[in-house]
Amino acid sequence: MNYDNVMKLALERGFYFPSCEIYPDAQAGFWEYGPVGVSLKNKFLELWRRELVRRDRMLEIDGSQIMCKSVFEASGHLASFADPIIKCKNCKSTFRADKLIVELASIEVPESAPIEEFDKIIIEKKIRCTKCSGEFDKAHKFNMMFKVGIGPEEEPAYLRPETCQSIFVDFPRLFKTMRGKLPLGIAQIGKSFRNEISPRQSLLRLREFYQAEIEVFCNPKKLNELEKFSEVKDTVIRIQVNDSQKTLTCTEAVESGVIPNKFVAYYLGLLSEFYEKTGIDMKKSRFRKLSDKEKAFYAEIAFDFEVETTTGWLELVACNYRSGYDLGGHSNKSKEKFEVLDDNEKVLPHVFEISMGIDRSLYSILEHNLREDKENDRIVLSLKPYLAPIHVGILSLVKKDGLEEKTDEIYMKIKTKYDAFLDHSGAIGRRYRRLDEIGTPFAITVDHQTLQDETVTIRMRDQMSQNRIKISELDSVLSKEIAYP
RNA sequence: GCGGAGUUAGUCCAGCCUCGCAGGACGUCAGCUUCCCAAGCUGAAGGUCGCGGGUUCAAAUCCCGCACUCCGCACCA
Repeated sequence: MNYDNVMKLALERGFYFPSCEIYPDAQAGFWEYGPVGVSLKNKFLELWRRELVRRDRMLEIDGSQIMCKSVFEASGHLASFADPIIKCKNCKSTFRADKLIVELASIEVPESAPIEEFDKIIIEKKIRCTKCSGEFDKAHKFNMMFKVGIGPEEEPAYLRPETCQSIFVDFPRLFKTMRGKLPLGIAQIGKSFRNEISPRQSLLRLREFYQAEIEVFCNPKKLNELEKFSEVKDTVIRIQVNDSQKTLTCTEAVESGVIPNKFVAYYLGLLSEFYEKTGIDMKKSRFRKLSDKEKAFYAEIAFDFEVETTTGWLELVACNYRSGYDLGGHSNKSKEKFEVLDDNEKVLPHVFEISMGIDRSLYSILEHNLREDKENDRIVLSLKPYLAPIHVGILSLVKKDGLEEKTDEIYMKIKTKYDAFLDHSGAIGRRYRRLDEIGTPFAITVDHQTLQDETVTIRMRDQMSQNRIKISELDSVLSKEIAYP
């Protein structure tokens, strides 16, 4: 199924929809999750916690979304998270000043250079608009961070453009108070904000979005000393380097040099195991090693985890070896000590980051699991049972003869333990199909036999088959079926 | 931001050229019927026709501006 099918499902069934849509001045790039979407998101995040945070004994924090100016001076975002932009006076087309200068004058100007530098070269080299040959206006910087004014004096602060800055600035306290030992993973789920020039395609490019980030702090001398690497040594990962696609175990990837060390390989292995369990089609996924030009300004080694969708390859996770860039930057700026003891030696930890886009991941899960069952004339969302927004539908075959009351009774018993949905109205087939469409794996139906022998039918979403089970066994059957892997 | 195409009920769309009662299908809700897979019948709810202005006796329809969406370009640390 394609983007449009997912979009239709999202709007009709309450997965997600545009923010502030009743007002004409609603800005693009802001979306809301409806009830079904929130339930899916919560379950996805619980899986993330199980497979990464708890498995690797990471610490999870929840930091502020608004952070002071110093944070972004130290992180480099104020200088580097901005593009030098020039605009044609005639046709109003905008260009990246640095890219245009490289293209037309073959002069490399760093994008963080003073803004007058760009104007100077444009005048000297007589650079004109490539579309209409018009003259350019003065260059200006477009910073992708949202600025906010704090208090009556409107002291400048910023909405964080990535959640991880909280983790870096909190690192000294966390390491001391949480009895930290390298390697130490610190995780966070939260919102980040980027003033995208042209947000597009609903959840795929947002101005306000969720990230689930993990920063692993490590001793750079010990990137190949990692006992727990054995847990993933046979885990298969798909990886693309310089346009050639390879499918290797983590061990093979390290030995062949495709991945530089066991440390990075371990986390790529964990991530791969995690996504396998989300129901994303791993045959349509890859880790892609980024070239020097594609990497972010702070990254030394970078792999993107990408998934193929009907809109093209989509980056879901950025895995960056950020070296000592972040802690070094904050240490210099704040004068706080970031070195820690490892084997009685003081080290400034290096950082490996696993920065996951939650919204894009949820979209990919929906697209990869939505299918049209033509034979039975239905749309089915074949989610893993543990990710299903509604675990189980509780239905009465008909309302009369006391079946409605009996059905209510069963619903009352399980509604606090499971995400259950009670439905009495309309044809039974229609009710099954509605549940199929939002990915509900099971439907319990109360029929006339229930009143005689205390049994109900349980219907499986994917096969449309039914078994009869005792009401007394319902809880144990359901809890087994919807358990996380 | 540029170019093109769009915006009408929850969803998809007709109506626009040539101003003249706000429509259809699906979905939703209620009732009847059937009683295990979107059947049928009856009824109902749901719209500032993207927003603002103009022209006109009269604007979803013509004109202007803006916003948003999609496609392409550019952008995406």
